[in-house]
Amino acid sequence: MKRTLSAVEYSGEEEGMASIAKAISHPVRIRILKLLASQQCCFTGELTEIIPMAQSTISQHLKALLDSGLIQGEINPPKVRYCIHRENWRKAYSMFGGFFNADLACRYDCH
Amino acid sequence: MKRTLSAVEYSGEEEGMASIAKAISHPVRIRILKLLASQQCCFTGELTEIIPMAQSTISQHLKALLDSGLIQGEINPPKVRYCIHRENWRKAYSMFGGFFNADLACRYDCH
DNA sequence: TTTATTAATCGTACATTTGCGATGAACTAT
DNA sequence: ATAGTTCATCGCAAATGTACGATTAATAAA
Repeated sequence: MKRTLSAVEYSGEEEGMASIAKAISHPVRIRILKLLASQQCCFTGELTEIIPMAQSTISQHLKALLDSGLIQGEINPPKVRYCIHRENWRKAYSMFGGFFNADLACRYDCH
Repeated sequence: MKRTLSAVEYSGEEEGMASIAKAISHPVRIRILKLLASQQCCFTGELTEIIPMAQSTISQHLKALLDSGLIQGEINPPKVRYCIHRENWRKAYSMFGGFFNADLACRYDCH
């Protein structure tokens, strides 16, 4: 890719929102988050039983969610227990809430 | 890609959330939405003046946002006026609000 | 020590995204 | 008709994402 020469500078909020959005931009990651949030399961193994995908693929998606900060993992040998990262979850909640705040959007009508 | 043989089936909500999330998973699209939402501009030309990117690239991002349903365009020859799609914006608001609802997340603590 | 279990990581193949310049389409104005 | 304006689309190149099976690492159990 011919990467921008004049490098657009983004704000922390823009980068942060985009990063979280990217993490939840795949339906299987939405499902994983919903499963974790509803406490239907926690160990990787339980996820691989429920979701018909290769173990390595699930693991890859878990890594993406970990990197986003939306979940956290606790090593519990030889298993790993995952769950929602509550603080970051709340942050995401208020970030998206603020962004999509209805009052902000289209104060005036273009049409 | 060796596409899933056992094809995971996703719910409409999972697909919908992922689709909107994908649309806002790039910082420049966040910026465009914020500009449109705050009514600082509306025509493509105004965006290309503010954002240091090729006109074709901006147009591409606008298309992605259009496809997501988050914005709408009104042809106003030879210009095109874009703005937030209010109804879908509200839908996204409640969808993300419901998803990130703090009460839902981690009712019990894993740790 | 050996074996079993669990999950991460590696390597590969292919799809999709992102950026650009160039070109094209639609409409205005002269 | 001709030229100008505005924006979409095409074609390309490179990066990133997604899925799989195979392998490795860490620990528990025998």
